[in-house]
This record gives sequence, C-alpha cells and structure tokens, in this order.
Amino acid sequence: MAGLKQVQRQTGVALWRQIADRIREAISTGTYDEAGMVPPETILAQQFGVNRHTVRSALAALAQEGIVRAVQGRGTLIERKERLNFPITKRTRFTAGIGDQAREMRGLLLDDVTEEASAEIARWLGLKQGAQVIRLETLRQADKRPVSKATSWFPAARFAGIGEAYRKHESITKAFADLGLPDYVRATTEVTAAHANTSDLADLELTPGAILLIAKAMNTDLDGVPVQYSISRFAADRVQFTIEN
Amino acid sequence: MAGLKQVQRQTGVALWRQIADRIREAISTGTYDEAGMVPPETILAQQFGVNRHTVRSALAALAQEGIVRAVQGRGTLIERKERLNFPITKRTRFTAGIGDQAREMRGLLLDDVTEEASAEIARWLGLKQGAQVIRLETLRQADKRPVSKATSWFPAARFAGIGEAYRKHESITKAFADLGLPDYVRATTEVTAAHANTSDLADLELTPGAILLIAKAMNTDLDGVPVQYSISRFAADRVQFTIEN
DNA sequence: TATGGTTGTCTATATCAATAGACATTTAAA
DNA sequence: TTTAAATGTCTATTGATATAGACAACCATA
Repeated sequence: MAGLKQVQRQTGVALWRQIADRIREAISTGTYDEAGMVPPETILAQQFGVNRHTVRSALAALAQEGIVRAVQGRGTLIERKERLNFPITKRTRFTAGIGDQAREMRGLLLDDVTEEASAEIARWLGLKQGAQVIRLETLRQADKRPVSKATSWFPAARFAGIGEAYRKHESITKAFADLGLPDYVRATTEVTAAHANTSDLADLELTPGAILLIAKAMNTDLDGVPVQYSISRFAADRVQFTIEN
Repeated sequence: MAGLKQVQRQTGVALWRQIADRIREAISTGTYDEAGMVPPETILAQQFGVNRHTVRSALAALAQEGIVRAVQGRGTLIERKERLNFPITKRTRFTAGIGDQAREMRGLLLDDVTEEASAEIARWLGLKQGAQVIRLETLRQADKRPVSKATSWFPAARFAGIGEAYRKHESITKAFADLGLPDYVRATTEVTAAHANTSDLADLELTPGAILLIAKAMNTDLDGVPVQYSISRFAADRVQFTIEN
C-alpha cells in the first residue's frame, strides 16, 4: 500500500530527510493511530527501499524534534501528533483556540516600535496614510516549540502601551482588556502559502524547503472599528486551519 | 544586502540545492533583471558563504532546468524567468491565460474513464450521487516543461467523447466547442497549498519538498449549469495566481 | 523461562557533498 | 593588443550520506 520508491536520489535532499518528512506527515494524518507507534525499522526500510540505518537516521531526527521516542525491545512510540488545529471564526483567538492541544502556550515579544502607517496598513486599519501605528513582532510557542511568527499593527492613539501589556500577559486578548477593550471580533482572514525565508527558518526552527501558512487578519471592536491588522506566518507542518462559517 | 549565512548545514538538504532554490527564486522575482544575468560565481560564493564549486553545482542544476545558460568569459545568462501568471476571473481559461508567456502550450491526456460520481463530485456538478461522469487526467506543459496536473469531471450524458476531443485539440475550451458548448464561465475557485506527493514529483518533474498550489474549480455554462469540476495541481515555483474581481 | 521481535551498537566500504587551490579558456573593454 | 573578468577543468582532501552485515540488549508473551 505504502508502495516502493517513495524517495528520490541525486536530488540534493538526503534520503533520511525525505523519509523523516514522510513519517512526520504520516503521523500527523493519523496513519499509525491504531498502534500508537511507528512500524518497525526493518519494515520501514523495506517500504522505502533503503537500508535500515537510513531509516534510523530519519527516526533519530524525529526523536530530536520530540515527535517519536524509541524504546529498545518494544518499538518507536509516537509522542506528539503535531499539527495544532486553529479554528478560524468570528471569535478567533490564538491562545484560547489551542485549548488543550498543548500544555503550555507562550507569546514572546520580539520587537515593539511606533511608526507611520504604510498605505496598506492604513487602509486595513481605516487610518490616513502616515498615521502613527504600533507594530509588534511576536513569536508564539506551544510546549516550547515555535508555532508562528506574527507582525501586528495597532492604532497608536488608541492602544498606547500595548507592547508592554503584551509582554506582561503574553496574549493579545488580555493586552486589549488591559487597555479598555474587553471584546473584539475577527473581521477578515486571508490565507496563502509560501516557502519559508531565512529569517523564518531560524525563528521557527525549520529546515530549508519548509512551507509556511500565512494568515493576514483584521480584527475590529464590537462597533466594527479596526483595532488590529496582523500577518502571521505558521509552520505549515505544525498547524492546520479550519474555516467554519 | 543579500547577506551572509543564507544557507543551513547539517539539515539533510545539500547546500547546492538550497542555493539553486534561492537563485531560482531571485530570478523569478526579478532581482537580476537589470543585468539579465546572474552575479559572477565568485560573488555568489561570497554572498552565500560557500566555495565557488558549490555555487557551480547549483548553477549547473539550474542550467539543467533550462533556467540559466553559462557562457565562458561573459557570465551566466538568464534564459527563462519562471513563474507563469494565471489570472483567475470569470473567464479563466488555462491555455489562453498564458498568452505570450510561453512559446508552446500543450495539454496531454493521461487518462480518460467513465465512472460513477462520488458524493463530492455529484454535489459540485449538481448530479445525483452515482450518476455517470467522465474523468480526465491531464498534464499541461509550457515550452515542454510540466506546469500542472489536473483531474476534471464532466457530466457523461452531456459531454460524451470529450476525452477524444481533448486529445485532438489539447484544450478544454476547444473540446467544449466541439461538443456544442461555445462558451462557459468560472463559477468558483478554491486555492490551497501542500507538499507534492510522490506521484506529483514524478509527473511535474519536481524535487522532494516542492510546493504545490492546488486549485479546485467549477465551471458552468451561461445558464449557470455546472459543466466541469476540476482539481489542478501546479508546481508552485513555476506559477502564480492573480485574483481579479 | 525460552523465544521471537524489536531497537542499539559496532565495523567496514563506497559514493556524494563541500572545500581548497591552481591554471586554462573565453569574452569584453581599455 | 593588452588586460581584467568571467567561466571551465583538473587534482586533492575532508566530512556527510548510504549500504551491508553481525551481534548485543531489551521487551512482551507463550
């Protein structure tokens, strides 16, 4: 079923990496759910048409990522199924949306500057071009693994000090609450995909060739006034979006 | 500007492949448009922080793809800028949309079967589940390079023989015309992204880790009756979509 | 407790990937 | 015609990748 010849040689991509990627994908799609563990190394080697040692290199890489754990005499157990699910609805919130999918969610503030709005940002936030906006660069982690990197813009006049509030609470929702905005809604979300650039690779701890899911989102207060525009870059092999209407 | 340290080691992805991917990307985004050629090997080696021979391996791979051509004493010329543009509108047509972006467009018929509609296909085509539909598997090429692989379904009762008509004209538009449908419009298009699977890698001549843009499209006749549902898989580094409303 | 199945470790070998340096060949321009 | 700049070719060396085989260590269970 899994078939032979699933990997290509002479392409500049090591076999162990191709195999690691395929096993990670299989784990996240639930292929091995019945057993809760990966097939034996000898079976995998046969399926991929490679030496057992090559499969071991692939499994070692996945163990390094914390996805599997090998136990001598028993087999290779699946530790984490990857791919956090983000429901995208009117009430989309990053931290709360994760729910019990991870034990620990963190949001780190990488940068906090006040600048003039570009034409695009001004349009999204309903401001005049050149109006003052606060830009936050944040990195979100689930169980200490980076999940997404986001750039957010806020009207500076209304949300002065939001950077400090975010640093304190590690949550946009709570930072808004601190600044007198108890509730807000997701107005629009645009989703695209691209290869990760060098900066993304480093911050999200990805390997070259990784895919990003990019979500451009605009939130408004309950009166429909824009309060935030953000561009979030997610490691595509760690998340999925579900759009519910 | 291009910066140092753009490549990562020990990741299972060869440096020459990372560099080839980055140069291909730079070419397609027009970074080298002024000169019409790639920077000298020694400069590239310095920018990427690798040996000149490693850069030569990357350029050799791009030459193999037909993207660049090295000329001794002059430099490495850009032969093709990659990334065909597909405008997606009500009047989207694959072949015509390419326009003068390629010299030769071809559409090869890989498979032509009549089958019963699945629930999903029946819903898209407005048929009862189990109704007879014709499924065509096609591969589209621009200047002999594969661009996309598509699976299309048509109501069998209305479009009997469309496989033969497509094989003859290598165009859905002309095949429709042959069967008495002179015009049609694009009703909906859904776009997603994913890694290429083994079959895609082979058919589209991609390397492992390549991204696909996936477009699910439904066309109707001028009365709004569905005439075609298709799932097209594009090599993401060779195309872009522009959505115009 | 004996056995089969599994992961862990070791040695050996061949090929690919990357670096390093030297020099030839070709082109364009001074 | 000379010179500088660029690609082409060659040799040599090192480390990563992949294969091959053998055996040890461990686990669950019959």
